[in-house]
Amino acid sequence: MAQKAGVSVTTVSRVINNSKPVSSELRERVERVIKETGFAPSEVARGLVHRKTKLIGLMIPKVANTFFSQLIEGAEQVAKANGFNILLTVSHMDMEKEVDYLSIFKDRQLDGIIFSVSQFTNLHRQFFNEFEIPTVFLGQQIKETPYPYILIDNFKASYEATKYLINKGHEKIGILKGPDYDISTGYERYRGYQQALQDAGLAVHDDWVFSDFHDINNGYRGMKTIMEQDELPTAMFACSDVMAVGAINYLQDHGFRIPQDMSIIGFDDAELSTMFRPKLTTIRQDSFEMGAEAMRCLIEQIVEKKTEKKEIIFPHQLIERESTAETTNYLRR
Amino acid sequence: MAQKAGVSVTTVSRVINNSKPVSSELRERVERVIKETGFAPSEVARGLVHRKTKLIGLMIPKVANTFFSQLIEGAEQVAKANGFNILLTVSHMDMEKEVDYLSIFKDRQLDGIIFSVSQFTNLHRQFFNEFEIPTVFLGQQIKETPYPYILIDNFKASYEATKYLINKGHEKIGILKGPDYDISTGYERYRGYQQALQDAGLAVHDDWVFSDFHDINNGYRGMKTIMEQDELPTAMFACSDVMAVGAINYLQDHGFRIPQDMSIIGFDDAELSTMFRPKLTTIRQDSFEMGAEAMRCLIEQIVEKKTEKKEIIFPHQLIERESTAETTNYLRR
DNA sequence: AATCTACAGGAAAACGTTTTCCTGTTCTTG
DNA sequence: CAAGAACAGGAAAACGTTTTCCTGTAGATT
Repeated sequence: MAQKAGVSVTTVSRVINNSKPVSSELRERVERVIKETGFAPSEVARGLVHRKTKLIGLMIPKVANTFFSQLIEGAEQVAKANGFNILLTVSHMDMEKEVDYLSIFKDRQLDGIIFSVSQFTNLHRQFFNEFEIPTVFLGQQIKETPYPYILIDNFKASYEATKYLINKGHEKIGILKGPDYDISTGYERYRGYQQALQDAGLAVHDDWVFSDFHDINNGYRGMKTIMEQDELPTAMFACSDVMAVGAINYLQDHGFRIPQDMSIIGFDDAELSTMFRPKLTTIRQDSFEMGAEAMRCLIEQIVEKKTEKKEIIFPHQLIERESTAETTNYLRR
Repeated sequence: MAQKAGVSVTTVSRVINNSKPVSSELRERVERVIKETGFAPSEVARGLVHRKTKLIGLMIPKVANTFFSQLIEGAEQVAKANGFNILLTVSHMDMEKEVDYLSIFKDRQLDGIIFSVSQFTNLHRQFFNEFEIPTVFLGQQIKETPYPYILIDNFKASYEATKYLINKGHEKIGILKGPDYDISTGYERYRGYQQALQDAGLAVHDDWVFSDFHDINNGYRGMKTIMEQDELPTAMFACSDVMAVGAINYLQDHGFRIPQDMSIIGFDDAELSTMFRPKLTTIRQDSFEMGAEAMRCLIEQIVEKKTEKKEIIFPHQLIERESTAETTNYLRR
């Protein structure tokens, strides 16, 4: 390249980066050769000298899930706009894989990490203790690192969801939640539910609590388990829309009408919430924007070269649609 | 690192890569220091000397879409198993963005590309003419490059879907299709539909043909447009499940029953096909496995260092569920 | 005992850039 | 007119590895 233009590599670098004035004659020679050969500098060589890769590691538990797939799109858009690209990894809730990927991120010298941790284990702790890399945590309140995290107030949102059902006259309210170690969609959402019941003077009925990964089949199974009890709830708080949909499927398959026979409120406002019938009453969180904001926050850390602990609490919103109604207290409840 | 162990960098490299025998004494010294410091060689420096990045560029039009999000998971899994990582980009069907990303892929010296092209333009052509990089095309029959492509037989699948409706007694069959320039989900699927009608001696009724991007709102809109005609179809072939769901939503919102008043067959077998009610009759394609296979095929190209033109035609499968029925010819049809 | 062979390990080149430092020319300025 | 300033451009170092090539020592072979 430099040879073809009859100049030094230095000069080539200068015209490409505009880092120092170059006479118009040489500049033109170089530019012509660039046009002709389609030359473009190697990003990896650049990366080596700058110790920057312009790559962001994005680690999430699953992509085939509206929440995460929209989040990815948000993150990608902001990354692209700032000259970054995304290295995507899927952890499938597997802690070992997570730590494994973390060290891949390190070896590849990624400029930053957006990380939806499933559970912050000692290995995670160790990694972040030994190694400094701009990070934003997603969906969980990770307090033990100097890095920001971004999430909605799951406790409050769940409190509101439950309260909403209570206000509709329901006193027997079950919950379909994530696994306990999943702080956000398991523990925190359960806490909100529990608190709302307690504040209303209602008891938590353990038979109406079902925990498992958020997927449609578990929603179905969970609802089945609960409907096989002697005493039945009149409303359910499903901690994700997929759970809600699975539950509704079970109920409809067994002759129950929603919301007349059972009120169900979901969580996420996934695309399917509106296309599903009945349309889901749900708690909306803007996953696209959360991905975008996480990326902004990360890039800020990277360019400013300093990280400050920030809690970014995103707003949520209860959206009333068709899957919930006033209690009618019928059946054998 | 080398200093701390009192050896040369050469030796460090040798123990890490086992590339040449090292005396047990030095080996131990080096290994100890590695343990202590958590040293790991820089992948970017390695990339520079090997001219390999172990990175695969994956470009798709959208991630918040079951087909693609599952495909990503399949691809990621195979990549991971072979020591590759994925650089993910989202093109949003924007040709300029696509070409832009292609040159980013080139500059970053990615080892290969998995590419779901929206439309193969001259700029695409130019890129692949000027630059050699192992590639696998997804979802479209790109014949003009030496690289493999992987897809289902959209013509045949659509023929079968339409034939299925015809066999149910339907003679008035509409279609909700992708845009024309989208060869697979627009053009090819339309061709299959048309051919099936023709072979059955039925005419294509232009008023029952609706084209637009595959999303739920367009399904709704498309169905609306068609239902506002004087003469109405008794069955619809929706070229994607999201279109089908949108269409059904429209119909149900206006008092039609599925499948009694209108049969609808979808395409994709997205997760929502079974959780939606009525459960969607649809054409199934295994997107996870297509992603996985695309990645296998790409990695093969990369390690064997030769590419041969291959057509990988994935099987599809008509799955009969609840959204289709024998024609009943009622209403004013 | 002298040469040859094996072999461990280091020095240096290479990968493709950016950046620092230096050189030589031209232009100012007193 | 000489000395300094301004400036364009190149040489070389640096980034962190791998790999090639060389060296020195110890053991084997005549």
